[in-house]
Amino acid sequence: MTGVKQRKDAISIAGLALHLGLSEGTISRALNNYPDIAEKTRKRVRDAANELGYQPSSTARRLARGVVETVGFVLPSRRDHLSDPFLSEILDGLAAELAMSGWDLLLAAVPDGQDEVEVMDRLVRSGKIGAFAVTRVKRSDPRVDYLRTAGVPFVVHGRTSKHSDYSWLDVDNEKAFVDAVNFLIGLGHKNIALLGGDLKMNFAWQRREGFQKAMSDAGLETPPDYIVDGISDGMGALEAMATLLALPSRPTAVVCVTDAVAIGAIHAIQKAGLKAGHDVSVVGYDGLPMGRATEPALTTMSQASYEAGREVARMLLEAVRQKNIKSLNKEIPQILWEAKLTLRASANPPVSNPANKSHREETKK
Amino acid sequence: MTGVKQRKDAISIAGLALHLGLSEGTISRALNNYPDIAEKTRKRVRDAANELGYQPSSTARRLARGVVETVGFVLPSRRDHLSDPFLSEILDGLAAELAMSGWDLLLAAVPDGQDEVEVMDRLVRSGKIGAFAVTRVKRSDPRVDYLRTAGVPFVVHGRTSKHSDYSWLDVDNEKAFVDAVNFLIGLGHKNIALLGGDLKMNFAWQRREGFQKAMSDAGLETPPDYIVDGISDGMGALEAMATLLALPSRPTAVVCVTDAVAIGAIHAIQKAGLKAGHDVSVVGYDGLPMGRATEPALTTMSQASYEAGREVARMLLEAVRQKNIKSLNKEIPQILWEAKLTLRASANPPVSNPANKSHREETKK
DNA sequence: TTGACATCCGAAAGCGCTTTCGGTAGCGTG
DNA sequence: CACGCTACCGAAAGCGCTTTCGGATGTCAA
Repeated sequence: MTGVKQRKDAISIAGLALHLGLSEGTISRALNNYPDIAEKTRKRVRDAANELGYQPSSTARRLARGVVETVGFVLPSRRDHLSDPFLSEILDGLAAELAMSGWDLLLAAVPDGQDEVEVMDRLVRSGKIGAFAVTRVKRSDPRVDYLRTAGVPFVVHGRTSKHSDYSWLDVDNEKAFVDAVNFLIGLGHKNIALLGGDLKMNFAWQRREGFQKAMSDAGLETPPDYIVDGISDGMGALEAMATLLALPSRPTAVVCVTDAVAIGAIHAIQKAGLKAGHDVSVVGYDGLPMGRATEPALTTMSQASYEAGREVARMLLEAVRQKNIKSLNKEIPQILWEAKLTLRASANPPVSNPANKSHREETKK
Repeated sequence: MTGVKQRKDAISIAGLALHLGLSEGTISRALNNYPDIAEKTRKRVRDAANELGYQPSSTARRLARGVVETVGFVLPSRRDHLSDPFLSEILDGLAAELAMSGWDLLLAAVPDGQDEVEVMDRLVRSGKIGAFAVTRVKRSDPRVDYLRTAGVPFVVHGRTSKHSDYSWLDVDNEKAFVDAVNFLIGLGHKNIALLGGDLKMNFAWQRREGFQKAMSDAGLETPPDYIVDGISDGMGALEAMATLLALPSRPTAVVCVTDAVAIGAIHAIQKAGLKAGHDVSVVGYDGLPMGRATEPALTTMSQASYEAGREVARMLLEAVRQKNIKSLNKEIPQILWEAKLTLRASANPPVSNPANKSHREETKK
């Protein structure tokens, strides 16, 4: 529990004051650009600070100001272990954008026997964080419920099923899957299946909705067998796809909730002695780098995780600003991005269909 | 730059003191288990603290104690973007173990135009962190050079080429690849190639060393063409493997620096009309979940990233303790773990070889 | 009963900053 | 020359906690 003593050689504001023959207050105001400091002393102070490598103690500053410039991020509990391939990218984006405003990113894990909300509450009450970023939300998510009443600014990457009164950034998953299905329909497919994810996760739900909407809008029938939910990794995809292929009338195309699932599907197809992109077309979602290296290369929808992280950070900082101003015009930014469809070799017209144009890699919309 | 005001309703130690009719000092000592507090008042204080949800301000505590119970982690710069599939697992392990001792994990990104060392130095000087964890080290790594002179406790996951005087946890990459090659040799392979990684990264170097050692120990020739370095993703693997397959005498087996590379290789083999695990055996490294879902399933070496994160955290806390005690017996823990070889379908005896036993999934050593 | 000791708690001085308030010097104006 | 102003800086009071020091009790033996 005992930490590390601050470095002895680190110069404090008192040292600087002594060195310059000024008072600590003056130093502080000079460095913080108060208007009542003469320009030349301000410069003098700044130069000395640079030269001596003075860096104000963020702890003391926090205490004096009563503010915390730190956003908290609670890692998804290991129990529901759907490894997010983009978690580190999002974190990277978050940290990068926050750093530009002098903010920090605090990462917390959930110890066994506790839940996310307990962890978040402790972080808030101990004053360690002043805002939260949340990702991978469920349709109904206790973290969001907590935050909505906690009085801490927060922004959600993704959104819950009810989502009118808080700030979020999400990708239009429904539209993405409408687009994906329509793309396949445009190629001539009619028998399209879905390898869907855990329906507690809202993104999986939304994608499924998109799938069904596009199918019914096109007047296409979807046998129940064609919709498989709850697939979270390549392994599950392998089995589910094998089942699909064993169906009396097997689908000519399958859209997958993630690239990991799609890659599993591709391997299942090959294992069955068929050819992905020929006998069965495959479309994924994520834009995983590995999707470019599969055989056939994976047609997929992609979202920019790093950029999303940055945007969430910006929204967070704005939310904090709003809160401090206590402005009455409650702005609740909610941003919806669109996923881009990346065409590669894994999706082509069905073999029975004569319109057999080949598709090279290109990015549409 | 302005942060979030601490919650108004959060009770402070002064409030608790008032509530209990005790002095702040007594409260503090009671909560921190000083021996000079009567057991029954200690209990009284504790109960009241729980009831009122008192949580000491970590900022004030830090300032008073002059310590920071926070370890810093600087995300690898986005420029050399070798996405580490295990980064989030390591962070998870770090955060989880640190939390058990009341420590925090601070994540920092490297803004454009700055380097890692600058970021680290600022974190140290501003007193935001009291220790560092570092991963993905290069053979010669400026971060380690900096830390060795900075006086901040740190632990490295991995190690540099010279590594006698600091604390690290690494996997025996060399032995892992010796094992992998020997395994293939045991199957009857003689023409074994290496798809290696960026040699600036020490793990890639070590694995290459292991490959060469095992080959030469077995008296096997390795034509220069058989060793390809600098492959960092599936895409690079795809091309490199294609080149290998086009060789006049193509290898019967290939070991890959990572699973991502191995999966790329599998696809290249299939693309060439050959059968991975039959015409060419493939061995990877990482134990990626997806390796179980490929066709054929990937034989690979695995390491436990989450556990590594926890162990690094433990070492870190121990290093801090050592430093505070100023003990003279300089303990520098250096831990070497072994990777486990997971046998799956992608590695089998060469086709020419009569000893053609099939290999089901199982874990050896 | 008195002194010597523990036992337990309050007082107060910080930790390194910020920020308000007031005071001094310098300036221009009448 | 006195007045009022502005421009600039120092003094000092915190922020919420920790920790040392000493003082007030109570206890026990002599």
